[in-house]
Amino acid sequence: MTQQVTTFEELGLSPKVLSAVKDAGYTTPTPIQAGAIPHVLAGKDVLGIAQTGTGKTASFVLPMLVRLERGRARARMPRTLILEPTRELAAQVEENFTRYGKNHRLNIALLIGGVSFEDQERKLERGADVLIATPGRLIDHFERGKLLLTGVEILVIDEADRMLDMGFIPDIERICKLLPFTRQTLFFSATMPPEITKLTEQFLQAPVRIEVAKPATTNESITQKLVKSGSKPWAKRARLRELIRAEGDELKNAIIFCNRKTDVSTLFRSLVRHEFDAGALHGDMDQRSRTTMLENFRKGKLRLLVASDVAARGLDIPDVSHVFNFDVPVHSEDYVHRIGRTGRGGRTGKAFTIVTKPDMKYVQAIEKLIGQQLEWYDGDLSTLTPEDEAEEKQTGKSGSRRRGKDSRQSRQKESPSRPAEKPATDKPAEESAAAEPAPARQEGQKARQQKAKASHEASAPAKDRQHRSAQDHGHSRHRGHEEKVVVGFGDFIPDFMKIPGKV
DNA sequence: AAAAAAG
Repeated sequence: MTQQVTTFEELGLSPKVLSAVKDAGYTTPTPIQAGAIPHVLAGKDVLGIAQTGTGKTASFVLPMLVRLERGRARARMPRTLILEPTRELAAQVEENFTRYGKNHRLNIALLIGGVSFEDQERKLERGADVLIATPGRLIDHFERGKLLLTGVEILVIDEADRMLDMGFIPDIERICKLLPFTRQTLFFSATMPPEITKLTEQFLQAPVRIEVAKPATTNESITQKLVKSGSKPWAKRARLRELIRAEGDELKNAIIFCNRKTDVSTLFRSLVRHEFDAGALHGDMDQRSRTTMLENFRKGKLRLLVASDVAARGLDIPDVSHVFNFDVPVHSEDYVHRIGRTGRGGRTGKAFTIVTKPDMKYVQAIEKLIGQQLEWYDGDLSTLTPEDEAEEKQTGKSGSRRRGKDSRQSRQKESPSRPAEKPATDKPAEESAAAEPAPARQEGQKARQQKAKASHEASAPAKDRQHRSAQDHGHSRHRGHEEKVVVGFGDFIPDFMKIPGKV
């Protein structure tokens, strides 16, 4: 029988931690916290089966802080290691350590990709009490010899099933083998597929298993609707705008999920062009944009966030009133994760899924998974009019402006405009989306050209930029002026490197 | 068929 724990004080946490928890406004531990914290404090390995939104992060952060109160870190030898599948999740865990560790003097290092190595190296050099990392960057630092893992006292593997989905398991195995055998391991996963079970047998020693109920897969607090649409992208976008407008003030903020990164970009630009307060989030955006987007959305400075499945799981975005599936998720579990972004913490939420004819097989899979029939918002697909499937209507608005394939878009990291820089009506959204340059990543001549172009644009005064945008608007929007900024050859350009059709 | 993560 389990004793009902009602306060954090009963869990054996230290005064420093308790005071920080109190300041954060929490009084009652969640089931996973009540279950895990005493065992973590006792030094036991823990297998936590819990989803995000259950208070999982604090269930390891709080007791780890207590464990860290004794002893101190040595250079390049972190005392604890937390592995996360995505950069945003890693950053989120860091925030938790900062918030609850405010009465401690801890060195926290966050090792994630997409940002410079130098800061991270400095923090490692100083000696990290807490090291939070995504696997790729951690291994990178290790291979550069900036890191010794032989002093790790506690290892946390978070979102293990997602790591599996993302192909991180070999990395995890490799990292685990670098750690001392005597460490304590805390392992969290929302589900337990056979591969994960195998991992736990490999890396956990006599773990305490704590399983908490899923936060009701698709609970009653979420109103779910299917929305019929023509299959053309413009038709789906029009349908989405219609829905957003129809929800009016009831829609406080929303995440709009697309299946592909390119569709995130396209939809984001379309919404901005239609003067919606929108941002974008996907894995090919540069890290700075990802961070600011998420932050602005959390703070309520941004009403709509168009996102890939990077935002479907784990991210702590409280109080989202609506979720829109612009695309039906192909994996039905993703549906559950996506709509789980709303209706949290006892609030109500709405989830709309835009459905076209070819999507029906996925809808059926979703209905099977969640064990319920989803209702249609305004009639099923048989009630679509022929007009819905027609070619794009000429509305006379800028919405139908022809846009050629922009190769830059798919090859280079992009930085969508921030809400503060919401374009004026005379300035198309694309230009401002491209105005903030990202570092060129490709090798070779093309990359140097782009990089030179980017730094040129970055240093150009705003009005010059606007002027050029207006100029470029018509025929030669792409690389009209690039032949002047070739780097490394002076004025000489070898013939074979010249862009066909250019002088 | 796609996203994420090391470039």
